[in-house]
Amino acid sequence: MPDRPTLDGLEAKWDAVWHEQGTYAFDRTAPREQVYAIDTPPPTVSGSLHMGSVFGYAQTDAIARFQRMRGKVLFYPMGWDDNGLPTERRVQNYYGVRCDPGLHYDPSFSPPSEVPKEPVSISRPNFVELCLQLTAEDEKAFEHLWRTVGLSVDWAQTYTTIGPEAQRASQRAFLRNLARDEAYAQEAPTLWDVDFRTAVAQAELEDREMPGAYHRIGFHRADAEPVFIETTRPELLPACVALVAHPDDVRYQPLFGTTVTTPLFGVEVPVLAHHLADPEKGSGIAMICTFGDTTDVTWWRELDLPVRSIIGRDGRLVASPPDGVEPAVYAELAGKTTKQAQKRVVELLHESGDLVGEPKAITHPVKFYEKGDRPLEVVTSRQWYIRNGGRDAVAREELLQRGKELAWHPSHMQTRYDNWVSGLSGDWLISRQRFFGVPIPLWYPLDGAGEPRYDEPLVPAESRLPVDPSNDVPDGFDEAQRGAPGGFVGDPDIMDTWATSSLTPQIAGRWEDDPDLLGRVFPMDLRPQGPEIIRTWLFSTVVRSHLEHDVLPWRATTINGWVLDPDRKKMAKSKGNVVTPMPLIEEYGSDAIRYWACSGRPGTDTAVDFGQMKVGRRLATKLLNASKFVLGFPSVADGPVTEPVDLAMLAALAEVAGSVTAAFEDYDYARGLERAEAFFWSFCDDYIELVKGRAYSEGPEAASALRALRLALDVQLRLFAPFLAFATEEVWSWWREGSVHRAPWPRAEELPGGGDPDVLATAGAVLAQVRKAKSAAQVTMKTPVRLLRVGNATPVLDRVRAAQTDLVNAGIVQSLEVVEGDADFVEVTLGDPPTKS
RNA sequence: GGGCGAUUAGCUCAGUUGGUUAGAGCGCUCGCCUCACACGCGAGAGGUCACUGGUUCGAGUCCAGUAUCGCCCACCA
Repeated sequence: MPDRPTLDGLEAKWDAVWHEQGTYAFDRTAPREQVYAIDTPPPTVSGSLHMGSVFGYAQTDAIARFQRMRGKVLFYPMGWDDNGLPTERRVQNYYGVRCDPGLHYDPSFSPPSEVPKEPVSISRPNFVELCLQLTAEDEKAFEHLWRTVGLSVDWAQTYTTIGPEAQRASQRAFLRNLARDEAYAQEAPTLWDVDFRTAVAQAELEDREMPGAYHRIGFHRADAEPVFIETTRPELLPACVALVAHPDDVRYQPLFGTTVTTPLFGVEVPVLAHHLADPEKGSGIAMICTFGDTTDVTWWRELDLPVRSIIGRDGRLVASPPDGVEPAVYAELAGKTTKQAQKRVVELLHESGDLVGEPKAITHPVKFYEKGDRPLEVVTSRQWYIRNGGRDAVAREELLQRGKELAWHPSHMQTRYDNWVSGLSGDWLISRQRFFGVPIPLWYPLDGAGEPRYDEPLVPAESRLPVDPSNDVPDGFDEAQRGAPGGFVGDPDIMDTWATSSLTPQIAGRWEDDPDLLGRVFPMDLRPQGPEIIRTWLFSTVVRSHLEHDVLPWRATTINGWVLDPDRKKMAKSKGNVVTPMPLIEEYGSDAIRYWACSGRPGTDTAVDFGQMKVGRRLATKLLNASKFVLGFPSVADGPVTEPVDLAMLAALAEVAGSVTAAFEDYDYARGLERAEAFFWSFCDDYIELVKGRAYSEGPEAASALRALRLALDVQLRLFAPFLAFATEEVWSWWREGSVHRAPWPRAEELPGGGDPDVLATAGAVLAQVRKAKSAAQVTMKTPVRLLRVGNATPVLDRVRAAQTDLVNAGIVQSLEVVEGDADFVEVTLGDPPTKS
């Protein structure tokens, strides 16, 4: 036991010990009912972790430590989500490179030492190598942070979503979806990011308010007045396939069934009725283009319209116009971006007189890819989908039912799930036209003309997985036949990162690679995660487990709150207010950071609060000092706790242990912490102060105090262990064998019963009056009390008598007088302060 | 437009089934080097519990409505 205990250095010290002794190692011989399995969120590996991650993971760790102490065998793995666009983007910026799938692998390539002005084009294998290299470095830093924070993860159970095991699981799941017709490919209009040049799923969309303008444009009727529409996207005029108004709109009813001609481009289009047309919006009649937005897609599908597609995958207008569009006018737009094209179309409309008045500026919500910089376009392409109830009422109902089976903490988070599932408008688009991810494990035979026969995909045996169709060859073919008529071609796409991370329970449990392990951990007990990924990670994991195993992937989920910056603003890299954890850990210590995180209520948004971290640090320091004090007394032989004040304190502690347990059972770590903490401070300020004098004395009364102090310390260290993982372990090591984190969770039955907690409460209240008198007189607490008179009813005075020795000691009371009766008072007469030496 | 959550001391937040003078920490003020801790200890000031109604013997707590803030969803011409 050190003379001056300190928190500094505890993180490195205990992390090393825990690692060496396998304190958190999973015991894979444990049967399922003894295991507590946590489907830990694999953090996205893209640079650095921020306080938001620390917040949620520290809360989960408290729950994990509680379950472990309760005797559960923890399956608590950690994954790194390193595949996907965030990594690609980071590699591009970090090294100054771009992937060009047309290039061949260059074994001698090494990234430029300085980021070049113009990005260097490299082959896909070279690009993937850089991705792997950079993520490996990041993952090392991530692990170091988590270990410093004290996550009781079993570091032998790590995985990465780009690793071969994850790829195998991901491809196997996909092939099984395909075999059961739960996965299918379709050529369809799809939301498309023109910068990343990839399709985007519904779950990854967000709206942003953007400036725009209504342009009032006249369409020509054969021999009558023009029809005016208003549009924010006049550049889509050549893609117009119809006009549409609401069926009940009397203004336009006469036009239904007639045709009009588009200005400038001279295409004859029908005027149609559809209930989605809003009479209040614009002029009440809209032009349908293929495709300006998802409403266009709905109209196009439901009204059975032709396609006049003008926007290419690069976001520019395609070279040649659709059939029937005036070629000379279109030629002015070909190759332009939508922005440039809009400018030119407006000029042309001005000249032709078809634009009425000036454009009216507005702001309106526009769909973006959440990681993208430019508005999404809709392009037609061949994509893979997994059925998620978005197009099937029965499947949707089943998935809603799964949501009901899951125990949500806090419970109101379930409505977010329900809203999302109920609002799905299409199946889950999983293919991406990118490079760093799990490939779609398929090839297609080529017919005599070299065209792929998409409806007869060549499927690898599961034993071959993982495969990369761009390098591997399907059974029965050889590499020379790649791309040749009569040969084969690989599917060029990869799966979206969620298509792999939706399988984290299967990946962590090693699924078919180790069915015995999976049987011991799946379905898991807990999925902790953030609120913003209910629609992505949580939902897609439920979908995969439902389809593959017909079961919920976990019993319960805890949804943590959002972390706000110190000014209660949402943290965002773009705002530059992101707080990184390492400097704070160095300043306050990991226990203080854990304290801050665990004082945030489940599901409640919480600000980064340095004050709260300071409080946590104070608590941890106090724990060290109080422990040092208790353990500084000689240990006494086992024996009974006899004194009423001691029994009172232990009875109160038993109650506290019960309520901390109840809180944890309800996943409310914050309430548990609050209860333990409140008790601890009164333990220090009242109980220790009261019994100090007796503890220093000799005889059975002293022994009772010493036993009670040690009992209380023992229990409290264990109550705090899930939160103050380092300080409690440090103190435990001063006097106990093994790790506090493997010690049994405290139970009320461990403590002697029969105590009356009110004895301590009453003694504390009287002592407070004594202190108040000394404070008011501005004298030191060492000042004696010449006379202490307490008036009250008999039961209260009985408690005072029970604590008499301790009260007299703690207050330095020379004479105590109790007055039975109705009067309720405490009267303190001070003596002379001691003279300073 | 629909849904969810929040609104309690200057600040950050508790307040578990409705029950006596509404709590904590930080900050502030005033004291105290009291033999574990000055990274400490003691004391104090500070709130018409967002607003309006209702239920009740009794409402911060339940119900209805209003306002403000945050988040999610929605077909964004």
